[in-house]
Amino acid sequence: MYKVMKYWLMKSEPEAFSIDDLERSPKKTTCWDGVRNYQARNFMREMEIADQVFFYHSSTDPSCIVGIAEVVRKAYPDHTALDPEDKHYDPKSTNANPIWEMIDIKLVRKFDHPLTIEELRDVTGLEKMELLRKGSRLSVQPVRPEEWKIVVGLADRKVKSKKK
DNA sequence: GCCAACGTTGGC
DNA sequence: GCCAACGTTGGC
Repeated sequence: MYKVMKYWLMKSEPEAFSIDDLERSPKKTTCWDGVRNYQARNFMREMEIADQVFFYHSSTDPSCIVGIAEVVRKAYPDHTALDPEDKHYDPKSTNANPIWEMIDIKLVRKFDHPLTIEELRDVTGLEKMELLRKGSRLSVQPVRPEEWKIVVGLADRKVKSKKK
């Protein structure tokens, strides 16, 4: 059965886990643990193998989309929610009902020139992008195909940040 | 460091 | 079920 390729964006604070950390990981692959937001989890449940993901560095200066990864494993229980020693432990989560899930992603490529949130705000066609919505805090979010195309185009043309 | 914009919790 | 209080995210 034909499946439509889906596009996503996932945020990470580079101090916690950066795209360079992903590049250094075995097989350039990591599990995306620690998501504790239902909306974000539900988006991860929708992910299929080979879906494409923007890797975004948040809470840094400047915050930017730094590259592309792809989904290599569908949603499965996040074991860190079950471990009382873990920072992301959630007592509501049990083996019978894990509640929280994660996916695996693999690095596709790093952008030569990361796209800052500042320059993305000025781009025609990205006005409705979830990342740019005021007050948006979703750490896992869908990206429209047309938005994906625009952003990748910008990265490929190596457009640098304009001075205001 | 500030604070807007959330999501969650818990008393009622 | 309402909503105030609280905690968190993340741009600035």
